[in-house]
Amino acid sequence: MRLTTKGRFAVTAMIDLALRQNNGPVTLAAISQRQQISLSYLEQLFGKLRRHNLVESTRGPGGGYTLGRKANEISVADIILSVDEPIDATHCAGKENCLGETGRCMTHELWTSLNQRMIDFLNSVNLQKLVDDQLAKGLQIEDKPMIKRAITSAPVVKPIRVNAPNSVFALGNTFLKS
Amino acid sequence: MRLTTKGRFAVTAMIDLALRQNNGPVTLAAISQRQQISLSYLEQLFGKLRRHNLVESTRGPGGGYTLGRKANEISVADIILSVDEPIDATHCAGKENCLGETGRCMTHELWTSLNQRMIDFLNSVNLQKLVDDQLAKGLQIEDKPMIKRAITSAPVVKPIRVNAPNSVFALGNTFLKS
DNA sequence: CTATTACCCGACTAAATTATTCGGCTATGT
DNA sequence: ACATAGCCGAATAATTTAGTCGGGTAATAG
Repeated sequence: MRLTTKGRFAVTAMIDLALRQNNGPVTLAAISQRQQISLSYLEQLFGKLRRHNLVESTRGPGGGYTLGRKANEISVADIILSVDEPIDATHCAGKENCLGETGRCMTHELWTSLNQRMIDFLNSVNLQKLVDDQLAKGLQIEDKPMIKRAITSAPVVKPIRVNAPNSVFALGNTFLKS
Repeated sequence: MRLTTKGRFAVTAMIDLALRQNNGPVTLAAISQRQQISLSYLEQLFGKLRRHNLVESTRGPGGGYTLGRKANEISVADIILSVDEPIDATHCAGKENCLGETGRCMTHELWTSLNQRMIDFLNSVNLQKLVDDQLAKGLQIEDKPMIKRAITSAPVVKPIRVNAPNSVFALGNTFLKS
């Protein structure tokens, strides 16, 4: 398990999606504008999410993405693991022969267990909970009137490169001052 | 908070250090050999750990590093936050004006709270616990006889670039199959 | 049927991060 | 003095992240 901005983007997008499940499929273009994430990047992420059955796609006009299963059955861990494609492992990747002089590479057991605890935790937080949090905070959802759109009205807010210095969960150390 | 191999290296090194506190200062060269981490990289990491008072250094022959405080007073979060120097934040970095069309950038509150939970968790795991785990697993520590070293005996196992595909906590998805 | 919508996909790129190397300098114990 | 071992900064390669581009294909609306 790895926690980076990538995973955060995915979770953010999934929340945006979950918040609007009622009005039918949600388009990536809309998520892109609302969350300021580049469209093509979203496409890449949703490609993975779809392959992991977390979302389903509907093509053509009026199409978009819908949740692959109920929001309370999708955990944060599901999302992050989908886009991060972890694959490998403990530094001493795979091969057990990583014995230094100590009792062979400590990392094996150590990180698998710590990793497991992380996953357990992130598995305990599901999309529905996050959605409820947002709603509780008084988030207003424009009931997307499905208007055929007055073309000139949308200023096309080109997702400004905020040049995000890869920093997921990257607030943090203020909390430790205590 | 971000979880990457970088933080994992730091934690691994700190465990190695904690395991050998009795025999006086531990040298980075020794950690480098045992844990297969490049010396200069360790120097960078320990520079940060020292600035955060997690370790103390002793220079000159017989020198090395010692823990800055007791092992049970150093949490995994302390270590990771020390080397990751998070600095910033919520995509819409700092400026509150990131209001899309929705109720301004959801990420703010969302990630601060999820982040906080992560930190709480990693704060609950301290070095001593990890050391005990290792010892419980029957790890043998060579009682570093402080020999002046038979120079030719050490084969100088040049830390082979295992080309770690940045993957902290990167086992993971096998666990989700359930 | 044809145009538009919106998903799909692969390759290419820029920027950032990660990991390592190099070179020199400083403190300290023998 | 001399070897040890921390300190430090700059340069570098590999990888990952984030975004762009250019083309597809399915489905719908007209």
